[in-house]
Amino acid sequence: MECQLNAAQLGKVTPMSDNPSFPPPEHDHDACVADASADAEAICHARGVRLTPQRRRIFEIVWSSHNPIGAYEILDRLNEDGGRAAPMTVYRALDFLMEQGLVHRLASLNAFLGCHHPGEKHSGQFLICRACGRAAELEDDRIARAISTGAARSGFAVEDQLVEIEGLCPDCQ
Amino acid sequence: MECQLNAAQLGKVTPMSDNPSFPPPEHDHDACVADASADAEAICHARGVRLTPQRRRIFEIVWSSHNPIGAYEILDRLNEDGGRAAPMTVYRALDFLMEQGLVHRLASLNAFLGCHHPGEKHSGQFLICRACGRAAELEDDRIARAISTGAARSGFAVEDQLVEIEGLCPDCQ
DNA sequence: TCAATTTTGTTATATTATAACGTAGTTGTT
DNA sequence: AACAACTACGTTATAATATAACAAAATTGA
Repeated sequence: MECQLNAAQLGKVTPMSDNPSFPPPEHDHDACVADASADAEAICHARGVRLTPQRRRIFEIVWSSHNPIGAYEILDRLNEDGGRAAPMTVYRALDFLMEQGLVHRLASLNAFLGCHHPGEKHSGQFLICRACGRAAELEDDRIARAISTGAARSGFAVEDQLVEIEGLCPDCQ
Repeated sequence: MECQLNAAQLGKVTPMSDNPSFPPPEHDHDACVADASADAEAICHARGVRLTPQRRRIFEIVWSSHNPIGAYEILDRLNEDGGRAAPMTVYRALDFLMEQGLVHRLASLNAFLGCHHPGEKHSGQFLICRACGRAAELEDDRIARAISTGAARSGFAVEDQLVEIEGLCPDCQ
């Protein structure tokens, strides 16, 4: 289970390295998505918000693609078996999932990515490989602090940090 | 000259603070844009690339708005006096200006901003005020280094950093 | 059960960006 | 000057991303 969520609150132990990594191509994809989905379920239940079947479905579509995925590609997958959902459906679900911190949006790609540390507070820093298109979520306090400090030096009150780093992942170098 | 470009290569001395700041509302706007335009001219000439009248015009429109400005708003300004330019015209000019490092694109806003340190190498970190909409360009090596270091820790080879910080500028707090 | 709230469906449209192809201007060479 | 090569621009069409507005259905709470 290479890519599962932090599942501390579910009583599971995740042996995932502290060092965030790109999902290896050969991991058990279905189990990985199922885990993420179960975690999301638990988080939403704990918060008293509703992870409806549709929202859950869209969450799973996002997670099924370990790469960032566009809204209209989500829509296509959603409609693969004859559905007729409209873009609004996807964007609404994504809004919910982002509010709950279950999914991130990558502004530089206009694409969405399942969050690997839901529940925790984090500003989200992303490594995006321009060769294979995969993205990894970083959670580096040193970066976040450098930004806070740098902004404070200009008298700026930070509310949100967007950090997207483009380059080559280890496998593509 | 509160907001002029770094103009070292033009033999001028810029007394701008090391601490980047938001353009004060009461500065001499026209002179500021004229300075930026002259700097751009000189930079392009030195590089042997062509800052055509149209590109220059669009550069000046971007600079005239000290706020990030959208492509279609640029287009409207361009056509204010009866012109019939198409979106392509704007996007092409912006592509050129970005290649030359004279203009930046803010991915979180789909908007463009005149660069305050053209000619120099910089990755561009932006402070974006959610209240007044102004943006300031930061050039903080500590942030850039924290990102490079953090990414390297994951074996990632950084090629480009995108840092956009949302919050409140000093005047809006 | 009823009213209030939330979620979803549906249609239309806004916003941002690029493709493709032809024309015109510029540059460099003979 | 004449020509070819290249660069920039004009023009039309369309792709890609995202939201507005309002009606219907489901869920929740009293």
